[in-house]
Amino acid sequence: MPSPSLTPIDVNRLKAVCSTCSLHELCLPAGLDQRELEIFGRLFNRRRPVKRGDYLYRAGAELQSLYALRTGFMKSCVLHEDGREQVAGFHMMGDLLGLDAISSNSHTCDTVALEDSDVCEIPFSSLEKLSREIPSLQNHFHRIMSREIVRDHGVMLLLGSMRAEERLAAFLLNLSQRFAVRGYSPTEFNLRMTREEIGSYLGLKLETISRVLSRFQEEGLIEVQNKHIKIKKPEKLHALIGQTACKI
Amino acid sequence: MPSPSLTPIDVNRLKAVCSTCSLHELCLPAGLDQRELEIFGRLFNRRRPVKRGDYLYRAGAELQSLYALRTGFMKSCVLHEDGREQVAGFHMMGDLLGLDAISSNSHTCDTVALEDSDVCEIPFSSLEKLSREIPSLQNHFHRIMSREIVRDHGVMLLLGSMRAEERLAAFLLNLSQRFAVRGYSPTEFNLRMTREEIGSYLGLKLETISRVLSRFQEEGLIEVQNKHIKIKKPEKLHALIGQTACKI
DNA sequence: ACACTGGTTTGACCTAGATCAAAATGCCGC
DNA sequence: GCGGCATTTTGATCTAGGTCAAACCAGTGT
Repeated sequence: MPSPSLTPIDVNRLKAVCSTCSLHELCLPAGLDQRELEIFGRLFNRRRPVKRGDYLYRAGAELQSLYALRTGFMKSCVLHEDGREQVAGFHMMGDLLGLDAISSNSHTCDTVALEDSDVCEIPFSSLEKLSREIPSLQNHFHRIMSREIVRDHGVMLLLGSMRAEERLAAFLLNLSQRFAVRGYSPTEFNLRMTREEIGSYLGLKLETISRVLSRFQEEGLIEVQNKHIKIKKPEKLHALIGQTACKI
Repeated sequence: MPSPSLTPIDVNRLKAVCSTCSLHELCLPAGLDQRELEIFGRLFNRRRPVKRGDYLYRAGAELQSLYALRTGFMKSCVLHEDGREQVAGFHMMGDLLGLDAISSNSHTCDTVALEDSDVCEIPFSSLEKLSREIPSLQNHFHRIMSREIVRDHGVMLLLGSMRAEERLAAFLLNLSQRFAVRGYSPTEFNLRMTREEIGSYLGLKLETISRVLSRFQEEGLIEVQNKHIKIKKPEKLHALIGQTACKI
């Protein structure tokens, strides 16, 4: 039953907050009722801006919250104590960050904003509590964690058995698809990261990224202008790889 | 309160079943009371043997259960439709398998026994239900998923930024450590997988695995005899890499 | 004991991508 | 609009690891 203290307008406001907040991942599919929604909205309302270049969290920091990325763009890097760092993922609107920290109660990678961003803090203990009460939320959360595992397997496939061209094609198509899901153009977008960061993610050097990008351009598959990318022949990019790698 | 229908002997039996069943991952740390233990024991009692070479599950199969590996050794492979396959992980006693399937309700990789094995089936819906009732179980399950994510990040680091020697050193030390945790010798063990499977996992070819293994042997770091490995200078293997990669 | 089969080792050679270097471009603060 | 810095492009060269090929070995079933 609807809680008496909530008008339909409140509920709509909550829904709006909620759906902006963690769009694709946490909120929408949870199918909460009004009372649940209210709690949910409260829980998910702790907004925190992160300026470009700032850390959302660093490796070693204690787990307090997970973070739903509302707007902006981030990267996560896992570090090797000899200085090497490996970009483990790029995150955009709707992604849920910090899952790595649950295992040991402390973060295992650095997460940095690549442009001015906004996150919702989600205190992890509250999330666990709430998901004990709301089965659909529980299941949804499990799916999100599992999806991350599947995604990582995809990256392992990419790093372990694809050539430079294939990796980059998969990368571009993956970005394209993620933009599409979020309502942006899948064929034209700005890269938020440097060639070096792409290289790190794909296990290649920045020069190789640059060269392959140029080659793709020569072959008419894409147009590159600095950070601006226009995908002209997605089907040819697809052909370069198998489909597996980009449906992550 | 203890359930009146359970004698201390029952409880001990359940504890035994339970701890053999999913040793390091699910049971031990859950800290259940007697009633919980009883339900748990029932839930985890569906034993299923898997013969060497048989599939535990295949990509595409619907998610029914997760599997706690009781005895034996398995590998998971993610497949590329052009035939390439990438080994995504090796599993031993105590590991929890099938987490990838939660995301889409169907498995995304093949899991095959590398030697005769035994698993406990854990119906996923029951696990979700039970973990709503037992917070410590819930949290433990979340940690397991998160650990898998952390592990995968480690593999990404390895594949993305380590040289062949480093990869193999990290691999051997990782195995060594996992055997140690399970009470086996960390310095002497049998590889259950072929050089080709190691290669696939590490993003290298079998010839490279063979060569590097030989080189390690020449340098006195290890002794290899076919599948039998003796680690003679773990500290030197450590020195070859940073520590990060092997503490997964 | 033997032959088959699948796995492993080792060698010779080759190539994708790394490395090094330098020029070109874009971007930010002033 | 200008100077300085970071990023990117492109070229020339080098090398780790891949490829191809042949011998070798270990376990299995007969």
